[in-house]
Amino acid sequence: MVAVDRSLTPRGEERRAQLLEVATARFAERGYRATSIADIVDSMGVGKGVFYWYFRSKEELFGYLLSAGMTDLRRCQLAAVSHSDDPLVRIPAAIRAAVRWAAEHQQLTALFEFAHRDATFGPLARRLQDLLIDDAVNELRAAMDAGAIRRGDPIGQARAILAVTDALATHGLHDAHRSIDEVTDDIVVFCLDGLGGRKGSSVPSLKPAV
Amino acid sequence: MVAVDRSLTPRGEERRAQLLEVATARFAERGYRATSIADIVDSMGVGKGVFYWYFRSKEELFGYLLSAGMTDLRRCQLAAVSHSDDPLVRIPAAIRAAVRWAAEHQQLTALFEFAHRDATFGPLARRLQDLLIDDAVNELRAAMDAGAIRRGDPIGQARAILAVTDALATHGLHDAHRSIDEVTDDIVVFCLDGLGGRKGSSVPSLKPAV
Amino acid sequence: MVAVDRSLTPRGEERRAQLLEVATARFAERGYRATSIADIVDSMGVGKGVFYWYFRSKEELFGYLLSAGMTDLRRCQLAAVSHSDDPLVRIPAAIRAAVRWAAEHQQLTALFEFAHRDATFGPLARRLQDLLIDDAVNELRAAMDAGAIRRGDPIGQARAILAVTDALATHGLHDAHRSIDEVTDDIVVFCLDGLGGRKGSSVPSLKPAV
Amino acid sequence: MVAVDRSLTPRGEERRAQLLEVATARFAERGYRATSIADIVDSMGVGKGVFYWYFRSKEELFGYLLSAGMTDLRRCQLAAVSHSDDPLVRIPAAIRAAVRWAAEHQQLTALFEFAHRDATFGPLARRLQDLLIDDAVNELRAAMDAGAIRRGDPIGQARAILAVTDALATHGLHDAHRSIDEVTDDIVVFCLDGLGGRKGSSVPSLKPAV
DNA sequence: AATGAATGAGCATTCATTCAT
DNA sequence: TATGAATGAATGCTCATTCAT
Repeated sequence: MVAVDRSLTPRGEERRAQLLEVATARFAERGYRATSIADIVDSMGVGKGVFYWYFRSKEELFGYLLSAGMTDLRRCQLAAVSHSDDPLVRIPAAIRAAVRWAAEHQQLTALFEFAHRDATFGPLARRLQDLLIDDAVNELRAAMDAGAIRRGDPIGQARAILAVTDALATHGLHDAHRSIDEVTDDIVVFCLDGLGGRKGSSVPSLKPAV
Repeated sequence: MVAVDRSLTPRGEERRAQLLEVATARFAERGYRATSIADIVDSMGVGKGVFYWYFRSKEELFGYLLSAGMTDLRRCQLAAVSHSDDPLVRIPAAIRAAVRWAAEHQQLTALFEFAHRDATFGPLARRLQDLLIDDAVNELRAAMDAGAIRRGDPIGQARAILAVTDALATHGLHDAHRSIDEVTDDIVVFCLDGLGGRKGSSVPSLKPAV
Repeated sequence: MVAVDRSLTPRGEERRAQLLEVATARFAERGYRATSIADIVDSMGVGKGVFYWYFRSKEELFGYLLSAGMTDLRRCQLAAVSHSDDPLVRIPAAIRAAVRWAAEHQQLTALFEFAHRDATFGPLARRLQDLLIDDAVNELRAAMDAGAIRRGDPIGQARAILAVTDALATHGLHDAHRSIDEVTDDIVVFCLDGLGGRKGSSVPSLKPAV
Repeated sequence: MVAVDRSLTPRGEERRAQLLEVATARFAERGYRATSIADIVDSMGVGKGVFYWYFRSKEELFGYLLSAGMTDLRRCQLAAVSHSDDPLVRIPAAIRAAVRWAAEHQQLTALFEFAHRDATFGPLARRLQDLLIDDAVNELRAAMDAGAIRRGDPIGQARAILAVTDALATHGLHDAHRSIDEVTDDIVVFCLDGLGGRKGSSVPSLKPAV
């Protein structure tokens, strides 16, 4: 999971973290291919060698960002969901966690969008996303078994929820004068209704499960 | 809209069309940055000069593919929608048209995904997608005014529908053993329910409006 | 055997030949590692791209020079030897051919010396030299069977002859005010005597078998 | 002769010796250019600073290895030769000493081969080898004056003997199932005969003059 | 004496674009 | 129209060397 096997001094750890941050920002701005190592190190005012002291290659760094990002997202989702066994509580909580994560890590989210269509990183990106899909599919199956939502193709539903979440969490926040909470509520309503999970006008917990 | 202002012989038109086709395929496979002009002309067994006879630059070609693609998609959607004034007919028809187009033009669809996050083409891609969003927003506003769907933020809803359509129309067809018609029905149901547009168990026209 | 699969125009063939020549000269002067592509193309006053139009890589070019050189040397030796069946004629003729080739292709000879101790090209260089050794071993075995030379380890003898030839053909010509013919005669005498192939004071053909 | 003018503690002397040893091994394996300072210090598990504490530069270290190696070889040869005044004893003894030294210091021998064709170290390597040639030329001249060997060009003969010695002492020991003593005898016979130094079938001392 | 970190010139290679023919 | 050839800036990466601690 780490990039270069090297024990780092505190100063080294700082530099490494700074590199991760700057690289994420540049990659999110201009994409993996269009961002050069020179762009990254120049943003930091350091020499080119610094990059290669901390990472074996541009490719390895990008892969690490993706993997570490997905690990973090899943950890957040797992934590958000663990407070209840009720599918109609767990599913909205998972959606809210994903939206919150995407809103707080817009740059990392952008990296996944890049990666998905990239010849080199597509396979990794899909492998990582499948973990998310699998998590969601499990929730959806449990919900169907409990009669909480309409029966259907859970994989397709999982993809649909992910797509809505990604699309609105990043882009939906830019052009609108709407708060993240309003957008999140919209996403939850859209998805739950889309799943056939709201009977009547009952409103699912509008308070995010922090 | 045309790339190079030049009147072409019939043979020239053919060459140009062939270039567009081959370039689309290569860009969809490996992305804009990772595809070289050499890749394109080598696939055709011609010299590099050919490319620059028909197009001013790689950038111009890609921009043209995006613009022309979007024009075609909107034309298809407009045609599909024009048979009725009922929002609950027009909206599913528009979704079905979009799904069908995406399934039939998977390579072009891939190009849009690339473009969206690219530093150079992002602005154009967003401008083009906004046309689609605007179309959808108009439909959704009319539906809300007619009381056919729940009131809400039509821009967000439009983005949500687009995201679901894209996600399932391309990726949803690969891993599943499901036909395009089944997937399309799922998308329509998910979106219509998500919009609050299905009261009771009435099933919207499951026959695609060809 | 060829570097890049490309049909070349006459002008292209010329450039390619010029590249081979200039690269051989630079490699011979400064070695493979210390010679950069920039050195080569700068010597020709052309852009860097020219190199990669004709050769896939620096490594491939160097390997090609070695292989083609060895092929040529063996061809020369074979031709020089084919006029007689007498071991005591064939062996001096082979030695003379090798000396003449090395003297006429001092730069290529230098390339082999480099390659031999290089981590990347060592294996290829040894494989190629083994072809030469095998040729020589066959001659030596035949000579032993005919009682023309002392019995001994033909592989070691072949190596010894090769070493003497290389050492004197290139370096022996520099510091001395001696002609190539004189040096050649010395090499032949040293090797033949070393093999135990001259009984009495008979002098082997001092006229090179052209 | 020493690399950095610094008085070293015993521990420092050890470190320096260890550096010389490890560097020799790495240079012999992969060549001067392909071996990095990092390779050397990593093999020792120490930091880069260590290298520059003991040596002024990579270049200086390599030059030192060559010079010190040659000094040692000549010392060995001188000692081996000093027991007799008879050219036909001294010459075989010198050859045997050289073979033994090359077999015992194969890595250093490899370094000389590298150096010979290197743009930077070629001049030094040739200067050092000329010392060896000079030693040999003196022996050969004395032998000619004493009528012990055929008259000829002593420089060429010296080069020939050196070449045979090098070629067989290192490579000749690898592919064959022959002992070093057998190979040494072969070298002596080949060279002595090549010099015209064996009349009749008298066999020169087959026991190495240790 | 030693280390981790940093430097930056240099290298092999790629590729959009141009152009003479 | 089309081609083969050429250009040269840019890229990812390496490595000898330096330096603060």
